[in-house]
Amino acid sequence: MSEPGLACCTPLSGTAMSAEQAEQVAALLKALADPVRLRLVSLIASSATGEACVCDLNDAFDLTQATISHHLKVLHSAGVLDRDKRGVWVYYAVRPEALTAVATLFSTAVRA
Amino acid sequence: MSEPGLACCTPLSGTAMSAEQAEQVAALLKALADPVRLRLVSLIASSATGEACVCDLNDAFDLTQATISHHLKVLHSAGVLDRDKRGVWVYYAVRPEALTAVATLFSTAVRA
DNA sequence: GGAAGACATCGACGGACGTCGATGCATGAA
DNA sequence: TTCATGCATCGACGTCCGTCGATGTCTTCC
Repeated sequence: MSEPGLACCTPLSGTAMSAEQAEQVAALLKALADPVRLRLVSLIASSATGEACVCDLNDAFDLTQATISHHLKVLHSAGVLDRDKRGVWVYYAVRPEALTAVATLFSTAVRA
Repeated sequence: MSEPGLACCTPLSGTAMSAEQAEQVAALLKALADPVRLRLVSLIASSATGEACVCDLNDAFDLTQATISHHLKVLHSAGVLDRDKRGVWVYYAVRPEALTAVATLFSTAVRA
């Protein structure tokens, strides 16, 4: 695309991220890159028991129950939240592995 | 929205994320939640000098120069990349603060 | 000054995303 | 059994996003 015949700078070295790895991480980040979903994760993580039922989460937002359910599904599909149905209510809990994966990725990326 | 008159579970306690804070973090994460942009950041961060010029970044993707320029603009606007024009070429470098902010956020969120 | 190259910007297109109302599916109570 | 409740699913709508070709701007060299 740009072939002027001379190298304008040092070539990119080191072990960069592969395309497949980038797709995976992007999928996880995309699930978290939403204000509502971030608050959902924050609410669940900051709860005393470490989990929360949908009925309480609904009251925390000015959104339809269908919308909250959709966001929870996205977070669950991405592996961020765990799902546990007890009787009539459904409880969601945070998967620490997903969050620590993001944390370690960006902490090591600074000085690779 | 759901007021059955009885508490189905423990109320959400602790200091959760505010709506404004969630918007800010979501904007940063949205800039990173893209495979191409993730690889761009990874390429720049893993380079020997810690920076990379656009001409080399273009060759790493099967995308138009306009598309790469767009992604770099998004990352720059989000505060992820620094821009430095030297002569004809433009060099981008990673802002460590942005990445460490994400890392600390998700490392502390696990056990809040 | 004119030409060539590096990068940004513009306008447009197709697909993905967030949100909603309506409906379906369980579960527990009357 | 029947009904009410909690939650998921469906279909639809408007908007945002990634990508492209074309064009503009700036720098350097002849």
